[in-house]
Amino acid sequence: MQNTDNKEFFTSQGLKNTKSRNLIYEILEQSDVPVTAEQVYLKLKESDFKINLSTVYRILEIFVNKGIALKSNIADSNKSMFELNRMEHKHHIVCIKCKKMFSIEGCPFDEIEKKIQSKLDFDVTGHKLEIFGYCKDCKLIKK
Amino acid sequence: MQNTDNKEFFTSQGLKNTKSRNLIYEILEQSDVPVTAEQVYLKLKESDFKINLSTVYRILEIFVNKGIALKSNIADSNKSMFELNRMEHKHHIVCIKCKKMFSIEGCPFDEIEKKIQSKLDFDVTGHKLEIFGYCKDCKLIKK
DNA sequence: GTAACTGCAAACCTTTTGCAGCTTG
DNA sequence: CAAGCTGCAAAAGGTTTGCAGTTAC
Repeated sequence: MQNTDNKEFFTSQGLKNTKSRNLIYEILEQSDVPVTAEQVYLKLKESDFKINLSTVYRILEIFVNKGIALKSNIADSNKSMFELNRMEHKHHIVCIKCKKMFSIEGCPFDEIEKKIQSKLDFDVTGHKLEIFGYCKDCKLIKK
Repeated sequence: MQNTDNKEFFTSQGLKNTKSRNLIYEILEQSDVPVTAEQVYLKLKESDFKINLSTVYRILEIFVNKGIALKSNIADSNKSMFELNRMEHKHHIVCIKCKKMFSIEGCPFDEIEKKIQSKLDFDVTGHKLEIFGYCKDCKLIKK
């Protein structure tokens, strides 16, 4: 089985070009909010691609180690979430009640990072911002 | 066994004033970075206070529900971290390598929140900012 | 052909839960 | 005394791992 979609991309990272990786990469690419390993797994299953959950975890882990994806634990569940490490640099806003996430544009942090860099003698490589509250639908029925 | 340290505080929240709660509250109070349930548990053990890990979890959960503490998953481990919900509103900076956390002063977000509030019709109740990179000690030996 | 990848099942680790006994107000 | 806490042990998630078989290069 072969899929050449991202062949160069994967091999340039020292990774074999497998269908699983291509599909998982695509799923991350198509989502503009972070997803759990299980969500990825279910999406693959829906599209009738047979895969094991532990393979999903392994691929996501590789993506994270290679810097292709980012891992986080937004929303304070006990699940990890994964998203593509996009250059455009997105942040998210999470509804406390329904846990839906929305992406927000813009990031006012670049200059603040520089300040911290010099002040703390800390080599800043990135940041993560999560804003939370109640979304349009949930704000009426908070409890 | 009794300890009146925070008696009024607890009873005003509808909570019984127990030694465990007082001690856990103190531990959170004395730490300026988030801690795991296990760290709290070990600290109590060190000081020869016998307690069960599940009790620690239960107390921390109550604190979170009452708004006394905040739960997060900074540093992308699979462990939850807890910190006091201080009014001063602190953020943290985490070293990717040694995972040490430092607290940083100030938060430039209040006005940005307002913008989002009106733009997305989202009722913002708070935010969490994590900045990461390499600390002074680790920046020399990154890998 | 070989190194890398995957499936499966079991192990692991963190967190939660049921229940019985104990404490606080 | 009653309601609320706690300890203990067991269960319940989520994630990782060992191993054997398969695939990409």
